[in-house]
Amino acid sequence: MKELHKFAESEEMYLKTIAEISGHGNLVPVTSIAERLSISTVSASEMVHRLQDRGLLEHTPYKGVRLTDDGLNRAEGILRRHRLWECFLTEHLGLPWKQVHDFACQLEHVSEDALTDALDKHLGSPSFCPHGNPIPPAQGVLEIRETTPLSDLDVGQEGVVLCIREEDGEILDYLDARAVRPGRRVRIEEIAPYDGPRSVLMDGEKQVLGREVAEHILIELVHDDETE
Amino acid sequence: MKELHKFAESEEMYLKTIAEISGHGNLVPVTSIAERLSISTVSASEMVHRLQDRGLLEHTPYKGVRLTDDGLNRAEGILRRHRLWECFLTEHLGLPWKQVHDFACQLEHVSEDALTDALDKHLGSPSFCPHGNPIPPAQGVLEIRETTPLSDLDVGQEGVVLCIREEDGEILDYLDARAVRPGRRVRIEEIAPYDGPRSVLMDGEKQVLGREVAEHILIELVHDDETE
DNA sequence: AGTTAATATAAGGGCATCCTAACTGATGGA
DNA sequence: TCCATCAGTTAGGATGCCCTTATATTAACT
Repeated sequence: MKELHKFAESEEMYLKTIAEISGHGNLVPVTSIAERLSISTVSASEMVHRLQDRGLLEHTPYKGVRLTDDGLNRAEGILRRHRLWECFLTEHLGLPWKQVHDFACQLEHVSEDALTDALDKHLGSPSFCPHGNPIPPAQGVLEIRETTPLSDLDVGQEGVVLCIREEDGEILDYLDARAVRPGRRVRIEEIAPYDGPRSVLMDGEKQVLGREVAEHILIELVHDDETE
Repeated sequence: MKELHKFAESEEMYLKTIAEISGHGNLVPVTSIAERLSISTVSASEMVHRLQDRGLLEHTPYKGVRLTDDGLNRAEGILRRHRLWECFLTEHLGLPWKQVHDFACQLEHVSEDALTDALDKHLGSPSFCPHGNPIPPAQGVLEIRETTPLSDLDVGQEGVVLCIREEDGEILDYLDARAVRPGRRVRIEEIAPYDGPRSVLMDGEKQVLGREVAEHILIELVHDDETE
């Protein structure tokens, strides 16, 4: 009931997007920001300047963009809220993955600290969202896990699904329906020619996953001691 | 993660505000909308025209504004979401009234039907928000209760608190601290001169409430058969 | 080294929402 | 009945975020 304005919304989308694209500290080309947000490069460029003026990122022309500490903080705050809401929507409201992600995308811009913290407590301070992504702590740094895209595994290699990269609601819907979840054990059975679809064994169940999809499934490699 | 735009936010604030000011079907002067939203009358006037063009309300110059059926529907949807979130924030997150109200004011703009309905189910389809205001059903009409502001009661009259008018976070904070809640029984003990502060007995406990505050406490009169 | 492709900037707009200042028209009480 | 006051409109701007088109600059490959 207070201010009608919404400074933050757009800004937050940029910060979040940049944080998501840049794995950790990588330079993010302005073009890829524009692409992910479905806006023109001109607009993205403009906004990058604005964000730079506000000290949230640094832009190296022709190279890309990197979040400052401030910007990274903000971005992690957004990811934290997003993922906490995802936990809530999944566990308590029982919504399907796609809706969970879409709704969380809106809720993430709304939550002040007091709300976020109360939600966190209510959920029992979870460490991971339903898609397996780590939830940044209220303060402190997000620790980094070593992950490999499923698409990088060779025939015979095995691993455990750690998380799904969740930039895109469509893919979540698809994987939700196929019961691809964090914690499941996968083994590549076959890769079709031309880097094509993977036949995988997931907890004993056979599945076929296209390469594009496989890129979004992040794996912790399991050393297959007998074979190696 | 989809569209960056926010058509609805501002529009929704107007609709909600109009619905709140107009008890039921009363004409709402444009000035009072402007006042409540802390914007200039020019801006409010402008927006009223826009909303009229979209068929959400009708403006009678020099008289005021009335929501159309469409507009009322939209407004009730917003109130529904607001009050459902209030239930959640109170019962599950245990937040104090003021925060509950403020956060709900933001969350109300974010909830699509699927989310609202899931939330409703999760909460057990409550009929009233924590402040005692009725929650409009998903479809159908909100039934009207007969209420009297506490400020209208005379010395000796008794009633039960039905709800708190919740336009303003400050008042909620104040009443929260004084344990003024729906369901409590009140009796006016004394009214200070010049329509001043009321001394009331609330479930046996003595309280003093200013007239302004008393106007926001809505009462169901109890016929005191012995005295009357 | 030179051309091409990627990237950045400039120029000119659009839309929604807000503002102030100045003006006009309606209402209602003395 | 008339005038003060309240309500509404017009004009002229501002901001944030988006657009297209055109041009400049840099990077990268042959």
